Amino acid sequence: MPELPEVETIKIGLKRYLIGHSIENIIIKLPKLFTGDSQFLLGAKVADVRRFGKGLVIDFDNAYSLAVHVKMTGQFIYTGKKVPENTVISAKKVGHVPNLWTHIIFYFDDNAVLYYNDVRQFSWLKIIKTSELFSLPFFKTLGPDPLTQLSPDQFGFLVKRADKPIKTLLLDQKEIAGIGNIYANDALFVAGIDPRIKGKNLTSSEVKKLYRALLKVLQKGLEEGGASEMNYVNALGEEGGYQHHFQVYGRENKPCLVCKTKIEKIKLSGRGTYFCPKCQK
DNA sequence: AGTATCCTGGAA
DNA sequence: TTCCAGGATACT
Repeated sequence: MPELPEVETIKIGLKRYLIGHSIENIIIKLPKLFTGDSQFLLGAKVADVRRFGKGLVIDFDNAYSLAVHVKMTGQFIYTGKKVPENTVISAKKVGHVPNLWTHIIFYFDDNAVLYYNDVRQFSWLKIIKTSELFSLPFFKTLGPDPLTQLSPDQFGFLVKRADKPIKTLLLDQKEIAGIGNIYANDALFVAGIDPRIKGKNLTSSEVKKLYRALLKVLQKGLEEGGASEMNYVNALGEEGGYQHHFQVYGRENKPCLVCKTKIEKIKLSGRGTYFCPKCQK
């Protein structure tokens, strides 16, 4: 599911294809995903695409923005060719467009089409004045971005004050932005830390290890173009490769890549949590 | 700090 | 046929 590396990959793709092009029409098939008046975007030219944690923002040249959170199964799929509107929607394969889960369609001035799909319908898209972006609850409360805004010292401060399991802290978007279940599990494995240990009980050297591990797995994820777990694809509908590099995520009862011990799965604050009982103390 | 909730496909 | 997965939020 899209976490920081996946959303960054989507952002890079959208930026590459959309900047400088204006929207000619928008079709909203599932209004509950969409907030605000889409009229504000008609004729507006894409000026920038930004990412804040797992949030995406498409800025237009008329001072409006489209803020998006794809949650688990939202997809932007760009195609340079205009597909006839009466195209029969039969293929159920996610990643092909349009399909059963295409809920919003953006038509651009260069005949490009941007499809928005979402199987589970948890995602949201909101039109807002660019200047008011940070009045949206999600953006307003978002913590620092680990790749660009989080120093080792700041990370240490957050961890040391946390009276909750370290994994729960990593997943809290208000503390640190962009980490989800895949990278939280893998980072803790790489750092050799038990996900259940409270942040405040970690030693300074463990905190440093975890900081390095976190950046390492996020960067690896980014290099691989994300992890195509669930139905993640990039802005061209292509899969990423990090799913082939999972350390512990989804590997219950499989041998630890370091010591061969069976990977265990437990539930921690409601989320599946994978770890090696021998390597992670 | 933990849990129900939104939703649907896929696994058990 | 039932259960589970998950991100963020609204609850408790």
